[in-house]
Amino acid sequence: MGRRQAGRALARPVDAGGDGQAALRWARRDGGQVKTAHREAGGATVWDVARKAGVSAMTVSRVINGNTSVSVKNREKVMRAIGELNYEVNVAARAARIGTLRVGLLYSNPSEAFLSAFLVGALTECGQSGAHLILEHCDNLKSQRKAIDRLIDDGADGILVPPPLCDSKSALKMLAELGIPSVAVATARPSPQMSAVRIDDYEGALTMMRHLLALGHTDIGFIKGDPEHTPTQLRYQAFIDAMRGAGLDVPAERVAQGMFTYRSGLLAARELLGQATRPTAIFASNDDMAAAVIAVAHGMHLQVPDDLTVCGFDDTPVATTVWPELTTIHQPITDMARSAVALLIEHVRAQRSGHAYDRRHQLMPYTLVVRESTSGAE
Amino acid sequence: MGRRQAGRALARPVDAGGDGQAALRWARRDGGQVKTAHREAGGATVWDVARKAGVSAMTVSRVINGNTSVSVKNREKVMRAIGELNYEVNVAARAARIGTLRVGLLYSNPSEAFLSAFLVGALTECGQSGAHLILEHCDNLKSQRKAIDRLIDDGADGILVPPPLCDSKSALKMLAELGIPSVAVATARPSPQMSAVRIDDYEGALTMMRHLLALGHTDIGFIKGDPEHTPTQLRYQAFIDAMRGAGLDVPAERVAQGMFTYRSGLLAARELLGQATRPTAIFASNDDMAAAVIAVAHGMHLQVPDDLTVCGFDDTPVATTVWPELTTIHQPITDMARSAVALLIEHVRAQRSGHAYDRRHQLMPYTLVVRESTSGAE
DNA sequence: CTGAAAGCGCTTACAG
DNA sequence: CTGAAAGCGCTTACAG
Repeated sequence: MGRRQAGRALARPVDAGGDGQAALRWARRDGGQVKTAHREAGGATVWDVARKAGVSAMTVSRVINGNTSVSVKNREKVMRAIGELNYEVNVAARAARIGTLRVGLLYSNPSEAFLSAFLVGALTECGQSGAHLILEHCDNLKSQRKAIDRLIDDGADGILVPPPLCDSKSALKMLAELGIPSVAVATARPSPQMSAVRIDDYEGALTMMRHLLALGHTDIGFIKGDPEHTPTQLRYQAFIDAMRGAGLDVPAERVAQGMFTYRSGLLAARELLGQATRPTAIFASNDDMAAAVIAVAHGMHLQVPDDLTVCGFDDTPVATTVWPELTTIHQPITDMARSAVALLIEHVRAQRSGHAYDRRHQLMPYTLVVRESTSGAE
Repeated sequence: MGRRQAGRALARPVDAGGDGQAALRWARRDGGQVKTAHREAGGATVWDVARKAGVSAMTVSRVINGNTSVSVKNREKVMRAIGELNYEVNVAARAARIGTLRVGLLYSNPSEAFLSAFLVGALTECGQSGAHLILEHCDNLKSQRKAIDRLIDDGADGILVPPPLCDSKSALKMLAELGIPSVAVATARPSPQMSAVRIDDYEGALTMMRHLLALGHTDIGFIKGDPEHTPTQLRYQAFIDAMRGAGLDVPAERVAQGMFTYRSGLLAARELLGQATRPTAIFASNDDMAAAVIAVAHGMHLQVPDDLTVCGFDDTPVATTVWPELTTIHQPITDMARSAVALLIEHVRAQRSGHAYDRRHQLMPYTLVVRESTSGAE
């Protein structure tokens, strides 16, 4: 859906469809005088819509903004006119009137891959709402406070909190005390105080387990993640529940503690594969650790997946960098960021117009991505 | 420098300094009536500045926009008033008048690390100019055309071209034919047809060579990059020139061809280290390949840097992920993106006001980052 | 070189 | 439920 608004590149060909309207508008406003500088700005305005619908610009504005006090009849007339004229609200003009909406992003140390996927999504959504995205980095507890202050000082109307900050008690507490609208992204246990967008880590891990069980594996090892991160426990619980559900035992030596890092995955893999009998599959709770499992397996001259099935979680770039590529659970980070921005804007708008706003906890769909690192137990 | 404009979070404390001005303004405009909704918007306007400077708002506008036809005396008065009132232009209002500036980013497959650093920089600069960043991805030749069309259809006024697209003849040709302002980022051989922001790859590689030579290395191996990428030749040439400059020979077996990927680095390293006599240092033309060199060295039970010095180029996240961490040349991607956006906006503004615009090729400073992977030749 | 006026496209009180 | 008017803060012709 292309935007048709003022201020486009001058080199653009004239939009013949909209041009008639634009000329009409100028004629009406300027008594026939045509301003060349704006001849190409073919977008319809609220006035055009109002004229076509036979109502006032105010009513059009009310419809656009979802204001309820418009008669059904008029609302329909306006909607029809909007469709016919291909009207799109000019976000710049709106911003000039009500102030630019600023979405703050408070980030600490997510992976570069997470950050870029997140930024792409957040940016897309901000662009459509005419909101600005402002960034602030912090790396330790002390700088959290400063970063939040800077964000607010720079005019942030709401704040996005991606991992690992979304699991930081201190950061969440500060935001709650300030009372600024915030949305946590990809936390497994969202605080009731703020909105959140996440996948169901438990169901995701369960889906992966069903895949492994369906392949015929009965002796499966598991590498846990950093206990400080909220998805850790849920992914582990799903592993345990799936095994029990299949009537399978989970001996203690089949579970190793990791920290979500490659290095910790190395140690955990050596532990799991150093046993007298080896599992036929290892489920690492994230991709970095799964990649480490493959490295250790290769070091022991085990073929993946022939001698050992390996799978991860998250579907980060490392999943397709290593060989063989990892079977994993895809988290739709870009979509999650978009949703988070949408939720945040909703909240800010509600707050501005004095309405109460109920925090929302939104679940996004994950996907099982089957690649080369898993195969049937022989 | 905090922004003080309308539309900030309502929960913010009132800016006492600016508030007096704001009240004054409202009083003047509304005959004493104070609009609560905007009481907190403490920013000074062109009118405030004009009043303080004893000129018209037009003159203030002229000064802000760098218009030359303002007397030196008035310009100074205005500048002083701007300083005293802490005036900052309201980008939303400007956008409402002249149209929102849209900066398009056409990207194909940069690394996630590059993309996130780039986005952070581009976003920062766009935010300060009130410009919007719009993204479009393409992965093959055919989709390039489509992606560019979509960008233009979405109202992009100019286009940012990061690697590897900045080295794609077809993409550059399309952009040139369309005549849309564009800026290439991190290409080593910028086209005279468009502006570019880059580091000096030749000088950067030379700096790394001086570091190796200063450490006492005389037998140095080199891994070349993908011949399709423009920095490849320059980095290699610097290696050759530095060796010759130091009076050292470069036997053919000391140079291996890589493709900038980890996997190609693996092969190249095996080649270089499989010789009867080994070099004491290996300079890989990027970090991914340098990381592979370390892996191969470890596989051969060589200690890095004790038995082999290794260094890379670019300072991407892998440089600090591997162990030992890599000595490398840091490319300031975030700053480069900021500069690129600034250049693009300059170009678009010039074009809009009908001025000619000379393409600019901007050089950014690189940095030699010495970490653990290099040490003196024994 | 300088300014008064009109306008960008939208929304906010206000009055009906 | 609806509209006329004023205004967001800035810039663009136009006239001097």
